[in-house]
Amino acid sequence: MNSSAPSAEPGTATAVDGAADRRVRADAQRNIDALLTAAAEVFAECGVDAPVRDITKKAGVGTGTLYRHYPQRSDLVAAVYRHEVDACADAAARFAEEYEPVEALVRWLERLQGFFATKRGLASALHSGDPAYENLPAHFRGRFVPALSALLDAAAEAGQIRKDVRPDELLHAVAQISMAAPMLDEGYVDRMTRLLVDGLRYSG
Amino acid sequence: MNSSAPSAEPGTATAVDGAADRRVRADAQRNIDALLTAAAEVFAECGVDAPVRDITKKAGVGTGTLYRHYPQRSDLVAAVYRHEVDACADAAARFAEEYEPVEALVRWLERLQGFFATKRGLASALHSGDPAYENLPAHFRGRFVPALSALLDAAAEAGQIRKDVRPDELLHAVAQISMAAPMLDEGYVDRMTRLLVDGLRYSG
DNA sequence: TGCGTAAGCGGAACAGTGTTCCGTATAGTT
DNA sequence: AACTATACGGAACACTGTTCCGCTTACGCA
Repeated sequence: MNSSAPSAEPGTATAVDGAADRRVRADAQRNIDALLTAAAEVFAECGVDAPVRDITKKAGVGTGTLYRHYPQRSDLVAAVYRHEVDACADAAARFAEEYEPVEALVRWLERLQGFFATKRGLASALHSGDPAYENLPAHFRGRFVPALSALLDAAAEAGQIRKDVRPDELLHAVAQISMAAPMLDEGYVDRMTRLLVDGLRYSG
Repeated sequence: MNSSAPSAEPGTATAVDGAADRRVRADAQRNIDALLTAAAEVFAECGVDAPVRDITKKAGVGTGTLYRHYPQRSDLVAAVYRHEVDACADAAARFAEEYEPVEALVRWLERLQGFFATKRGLASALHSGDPAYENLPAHFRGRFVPALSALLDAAAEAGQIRKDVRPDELLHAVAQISMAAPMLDEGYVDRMTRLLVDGLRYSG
C-alpha cells in the first residue's frame, strides 16, 4: 500500500499518504484513507469528472474535510493516481516472486491494462495544464519503467523472450493502446496486448 | 464560407450553416452567423471550455437564442469546428491557384497549423464520448486528406518533392505535432513542420 | 485521571457553470 | 394592416467546485 517514491516534493499538496510527516491526528488519517479509496471507486465507475459530493458521500465525510486535505479537486485526483501507480508498480515485484518470468510479465501487463481501464478521462486532464498534474507523467515513468524493465530482464535472462525491446517503448505502446478505447471493439485492448507479448516471444 | 460537405446527416443538430433547408427567418440566420463567428473568436482565445455566456454576450444575443439553434453546448462547438475545417480545406484550392506548387503546400501547412493552434482543449473533448463529436474526425479526414493530397500531387508532378509520402500520414504527423503544444518550447511546432517539408524536398 | 486547546469536522452558503422556460417582439404572409 | 408561426432575451433552475465558520474531538500535559 505504501508509496515507494523517493521524494514527494514538499509543499505541493497537503494530504498525507503513508508515513507520518509531522504527527497526523488519527481521525484525520482515517478520513484521508476513506477519501482515497472512495475516490478510487467513484473515479473507476464514473471517470475522473465525477462530482466531489459523490466522493465525500461515499467516504462518509463532509466536503470541508476533503478540501482540508486536498485544497483542489485536482489534488485528490493526482493523489489517487499516484496511489494506484504505486500499487500497480508494486504488483510487479510480487508477480516476479510468485510466477515464472513470462507468466509474471503477462500477468503484470494485464494488471497494467486494468490500471488504464479505470483512468478514462485522465488523459484529457493531463493535458489541461493544471499544475497539480505537472509531475504525474514523471512519476508514471519513474515507477513503471523500472518495474517493466525488471520483468523483461528476468524473462530475457531465462531465454524466453527477446532482449532487444526497450521497456519505455513497450510501456508507451501499451498505454497508447489502452487509452484508445472508445468507439473501438470490446476485446481490442486485450488482443493488441496479447499480440505484443507474442511478439516478444518471437525469436525470428 | 459555405460548407462543401456532401451530406449533413439530418436530425443530428439543428442550426443552419449555409444553404436554406426549409426557410429560415432572416433575423435567425443573422444570429446564427453572429454566434458562429463570436464562438470561433472566444474558443480561439480561451479554449473550447469557455463559458457559454461569454459567447452570447460577444454575439449580442440571449442564451435562449443560442440554445434554440444549438440544443447543446457541444453542438455549437461541433458547428464551429466543422466551419473552420471547411474554411481551412477551401484555402488549399485557393493557394494552389495563387502560388507555385511547393509554396502553396508550405502556406497551407502553416494555415493548418494555425487551425490547430485555435483548437486547444478540443482533443480532450473529442475523447469525451459526447455524440455531438462522433463524426467530427471523419469530417476532418474527409476534407483535409483530399486537400493535402492535391497539393502534394501538384508539387510531385512538378518534380519539386518526393512522391512516396502518404497524405493521411503527413496530415496525422502535423496534427500530432501541433497538438503536443503545452510545456514545449515556443517555436517547436514551426520547427517540426518546417522539418517535415524539408524532408519532402529531399530526393535522396 | 481530567483539562485545554490546537487540529479537524460537517455541511450550509457562495460563485460560476450549462440548460430550460416563458412572456414579449417581429418577419413574412394574407 | 392584421395575423401568426417563428424567434428573441434573460431570469430562473439544477448542478458543479470551493469557501467559511461554528462545533467537535483527539491528544499532550498536569
